[in-house]
Amino acid sequence: MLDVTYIRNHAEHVKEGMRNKGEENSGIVDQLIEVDEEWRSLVKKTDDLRSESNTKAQKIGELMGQGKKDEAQKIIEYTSKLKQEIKEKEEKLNVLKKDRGKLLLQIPNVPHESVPVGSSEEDNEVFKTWGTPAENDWRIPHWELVEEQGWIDFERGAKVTGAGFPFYVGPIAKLQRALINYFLNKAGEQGYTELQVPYFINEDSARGTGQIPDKEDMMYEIPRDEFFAIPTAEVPVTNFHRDEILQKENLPLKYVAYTPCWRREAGSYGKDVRGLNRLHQFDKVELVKMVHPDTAFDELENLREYAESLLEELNIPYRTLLMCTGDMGFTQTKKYDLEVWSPAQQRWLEVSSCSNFGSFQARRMMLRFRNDEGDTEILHTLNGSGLALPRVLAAILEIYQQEDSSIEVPEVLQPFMGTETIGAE
RNA sequence: GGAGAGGUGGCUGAGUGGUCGAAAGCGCUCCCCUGCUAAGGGAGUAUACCCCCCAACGGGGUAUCGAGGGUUCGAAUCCCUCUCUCUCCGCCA
Repeated sequence: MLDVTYIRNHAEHVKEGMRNKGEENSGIVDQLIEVDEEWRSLVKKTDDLRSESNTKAQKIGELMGQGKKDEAQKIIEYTSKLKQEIKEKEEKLNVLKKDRGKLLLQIPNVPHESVPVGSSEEDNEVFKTWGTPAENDWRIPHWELVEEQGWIDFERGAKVTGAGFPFYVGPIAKLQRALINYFLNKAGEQGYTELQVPYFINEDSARGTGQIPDKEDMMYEIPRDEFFAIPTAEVPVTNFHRDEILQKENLPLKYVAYTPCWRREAGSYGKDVRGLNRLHQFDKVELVKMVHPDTAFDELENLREYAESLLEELNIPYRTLLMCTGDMGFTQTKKYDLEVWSPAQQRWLEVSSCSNFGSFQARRMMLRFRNDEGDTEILHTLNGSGLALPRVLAAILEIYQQEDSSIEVPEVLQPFMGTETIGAE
């Protein structure tokens, strides 16, 4: 969420940001300011009354101690009335506070000035293209290949759990493990601390990173224990330091975690979600940074370059998009997407998303650091996939496909695989 | 799942209804003295929010002793609910 004081002082800017993100109802900014004002004035009144009541209660204590019961009794009568008044004010205060909080959670992060204004994916800017996207020649789509070779079993996955929960079999299971190891090792070399994290999170954590109240439909719920299955490692990792005050010397904090991710993907169907294009459970290596506010945008470029380097080492053609205001999401202030080329589908597939959230997530989480003045200050958070597995796998299955339906193992993965090809007879 | 014990500031640890946001010690910061090592003295040292000008400095106030609610003029202290930790039993990779 944004800082209320900031919203108060930059109302027009916040509203413009909302409109640019495609949020029509920017009137909630005015609503918020109104409710906030009312709340603040009532806080003042209530605190004053409490102050008076506290002073009087102390006085009563003194009088009681001196045995002046009659005098004390008089004050007690007065403070009893005060108490009633305070209670009324407190009830009103609670309502206002709740309203204020609700409104605050509905206001999205403001896009950075460097972000192109636009309403849909068509307005995203191609920031960079690397490699040459291959023609659709003799290659067959990855889903046909894996079925032919028995490498991924979608049907048995559907039997055991449901659509979008595939089994990976034999060499492809191993290839995924190789990718995970490769990604984790690379991140480790870059100074990211590896974490193994809980796969279920509670409601506070979901709110901290912004899955609630905006996107709860994306998550699987475990109602009996009031958990959500993580839609991305971003949630547990970013919440790792929730409600903490970090030392400035320790910034930036950089974490990497491999986890499965679960997403309901309600409403998705059709040819675009065939094969590995979209799954309910998939593997991902996620990078999270907690940084000093001054360095956040540099850290974003750095994060993007790192994710790009992974694809370059895998020798997979990709392009980087700078997401426009309308396509970037509620919590981000700036976001890049990395997309790999699927030759058989002749389309781009998103494999990474690198975002700067500014203080938006950190404020919800009360994630702070102590600055040079010794004051607490909200720090900034970023995250990026490094990388999401299934679509990278899909790209490998198509790009590294040989005419005999075998797969050449990308060079950087060979040490993990112990072989140069998969499926060759 | 059952039984019991317990959650106090950066840490240790006092405090069982009144001047307690909280003793003391440790740690940390600054100052003074001393001046090899060591030691001594003083001051400061939680977080959030509100107000004083939506700035800085400074000042004032409120809330917070695991969380929420209740009793009371007054709660760290009493009552209820929840939560977490520890011990024992049960179950189990």
